[in-house]
Amino acid sequence: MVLREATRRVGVAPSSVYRHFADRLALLDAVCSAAQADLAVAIEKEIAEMPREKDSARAARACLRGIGTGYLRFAQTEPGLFRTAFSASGDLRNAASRARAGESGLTPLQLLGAALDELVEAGVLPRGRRPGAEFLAWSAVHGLAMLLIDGPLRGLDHAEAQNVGQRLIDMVERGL
Amino acid sequence: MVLREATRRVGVAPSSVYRHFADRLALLDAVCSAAQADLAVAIEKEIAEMPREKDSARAARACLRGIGTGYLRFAQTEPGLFRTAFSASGDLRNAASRARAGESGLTPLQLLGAALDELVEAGVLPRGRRPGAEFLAWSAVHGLAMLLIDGPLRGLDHAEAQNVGQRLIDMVERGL
DNA sequence: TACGAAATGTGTACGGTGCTCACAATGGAG
DNA sequence: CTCCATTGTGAGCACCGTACACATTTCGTA
Repeated sequence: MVLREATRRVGVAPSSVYRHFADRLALLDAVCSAAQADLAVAIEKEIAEMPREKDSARAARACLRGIGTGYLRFAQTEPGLFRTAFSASGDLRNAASRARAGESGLTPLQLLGAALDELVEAGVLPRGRRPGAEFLAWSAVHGLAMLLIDGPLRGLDHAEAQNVGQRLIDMVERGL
Repeated sequence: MVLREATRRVGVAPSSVYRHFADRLALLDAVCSAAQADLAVAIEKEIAEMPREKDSARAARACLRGIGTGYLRFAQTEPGLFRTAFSASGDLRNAASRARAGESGLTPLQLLGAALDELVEAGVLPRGRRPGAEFLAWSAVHGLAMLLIDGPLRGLDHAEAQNVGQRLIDMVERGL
């Protein structure tokens, strides 16, 4: 559904693809990795641009929020890449692949995990609730992203979307 | 991508479709409506089978949980229908269509809205937080459903998925 | 009951897709 | 220079969604 179109844009014969990828899906998987890497650096940038907090608890919280807003911002700025990033993503195994990582060497999911660890360290998140918490936070933000770009919430302007996003992150922060 | 396959299963010529639907997308949209209706009745059933609570606050809370678990159960029991239900869903306008409703005449989103209203009525959810709350709760559950059936969480067995689901709902309940 | 129109189904054809395969062209190691 | 691995090519296959002219069925009305 994209292969021939892609080759056309690059100005190359459709069959050339098969010298580099086994499948249409293998090609798509490569794009998916690249997209996740892009997402990772977008998140890293979001965190880097945040005002530094002195209190470690505040800092950890802010970091988590940064990941969430970065995730949502990326989904809205680059809906195509975002869709692709999770369209054909494999299981959790290759979710740790270096090809899916940002400049820090961490994938988006690993960045989230690190933030949650900080939260535990700072005593904000009870240690007992830590295992699997990444999936809870991720679910919430990922779900909103989906609803915003494809689902029934598409068409919300940037400000409204930002607002819902912040409220969602509030909910996660309170509920984790 | 499905049209010819569908006609084959029904035992009918591919072109017949165009007597009833304008497009491949129009057909898909009809299936989408049917799938959402199925989801609505699945949720209704989940709620109906719950033990009745006397305390209105407890009842409202239980109702919300029922919607969440019903949603997740449906996604796992009928992943194909679930995917379809939100694959080509239009905007919020036709999300209220009768064709997408269950036996109660309410669509999944409307059921969720009603549950949140009860929560406000029972004094559990502050009135100020009510507007837009359906999208927060929905995001969380929808995101997990996606991760479970297509995303990196696919392959979790039913028990593990159930566990993550309940924890997610805990989070929503606390965080709303 | 008979007729004519609307509804429904069909076969063929067109351009698009992913993919295979035999066949160049290229370019670096020996 | 000569191999040989790498990369690109074009024709062709089976499939897809769609259009259109043509049969068949259904059914309200005269």
